[in-house]
Amino acid sequence: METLGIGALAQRAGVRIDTVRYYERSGLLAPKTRLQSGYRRYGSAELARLRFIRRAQTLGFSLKEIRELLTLSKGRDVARVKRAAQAKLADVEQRIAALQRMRDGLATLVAACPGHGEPTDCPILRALGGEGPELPDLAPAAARRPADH
Amino acid sequence: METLGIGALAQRAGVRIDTVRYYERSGLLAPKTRLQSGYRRYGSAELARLRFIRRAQTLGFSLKEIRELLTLSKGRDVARVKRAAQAKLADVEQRIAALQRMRDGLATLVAACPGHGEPTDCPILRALGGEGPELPDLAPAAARRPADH
DNA sequence: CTTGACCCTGGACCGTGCTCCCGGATATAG
DNA sequence: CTATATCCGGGAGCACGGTCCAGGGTCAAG
Repeated sequence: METLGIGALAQRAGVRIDTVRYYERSGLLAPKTRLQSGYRRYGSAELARLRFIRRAQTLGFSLKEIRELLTLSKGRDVARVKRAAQAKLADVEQRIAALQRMRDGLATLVAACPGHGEPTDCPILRALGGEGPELPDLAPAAARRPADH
Repeated sequence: METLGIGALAQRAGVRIDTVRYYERSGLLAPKTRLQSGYRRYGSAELARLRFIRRAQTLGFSLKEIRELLTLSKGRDVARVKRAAQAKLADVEQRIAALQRMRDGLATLVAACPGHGEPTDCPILRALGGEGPELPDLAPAAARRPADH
């Protein structure tokens, strides 16, 4: 079976060589074997694992979380893996909701700004400047406390 | 009018004093005035601004982006300000779309995982793990010993 | 055997966003 | 006036996720 050097592995996964070594230092990815010379040799399992790491990253997992995920898989505890993914899902959904509130605030501001005239007539400036009457609030409701002001 | 010291400001915004000074160093938040002694004094506008910074951060904006957002309020060109706000709006919408893709990927995975059984039956590990016929050994790097030759 | 591409380790460095500590000055309550 | 809480500037340190040398050693083709 064909094995890959670190450069070929990195290239196939779309990462830099240093990143592969960094992941190894971080306990995420070990070479299948080493040559007598010390050269790392990787197989398809390692390539798959590296791609897993990258995909998990794009799904919002930190390297630490990915390491936990990979460790869980070794423990064959599917339930825990699923719970970790569910927790991340809930987290992502919260962030989406918060961003949607921000988007609505920005959209309202943009719609209310004439795009010309005096700065005092621009609700964007007034809202960001923190002065004057509060126009559409860029803050999500979740960030407001009863004890405010 | 009541002004706040740096400690009171920080406490009301839920940040550390050092963070306030860090934001000042970063060009994000200047005190309204200073006492002759050099003590910073803040008003409600600064508190609002600090809270805005924090909220924007929780929405995934970097301090650099927040600085750009806030710099809008210093401009006098209303048209330019509006365009910048529109660009931010488009950015927020892109973030939302990216997070939604993340969510969809996670949701699909979570839904398809039985939550029990063999790791080979867990799509979170298998589908993301690559297209290999078998689940690669996901053992952490530190646990693996070359051991051969 | 030589050449050039590749790989090795170890460590420095980067940007981001804080957080802490220091020695000294200042504010404020009793 | 004193005690003590707060503040000052400057600088160090930290965690993350890399990225980039330096000063070698190794591999494969010609």
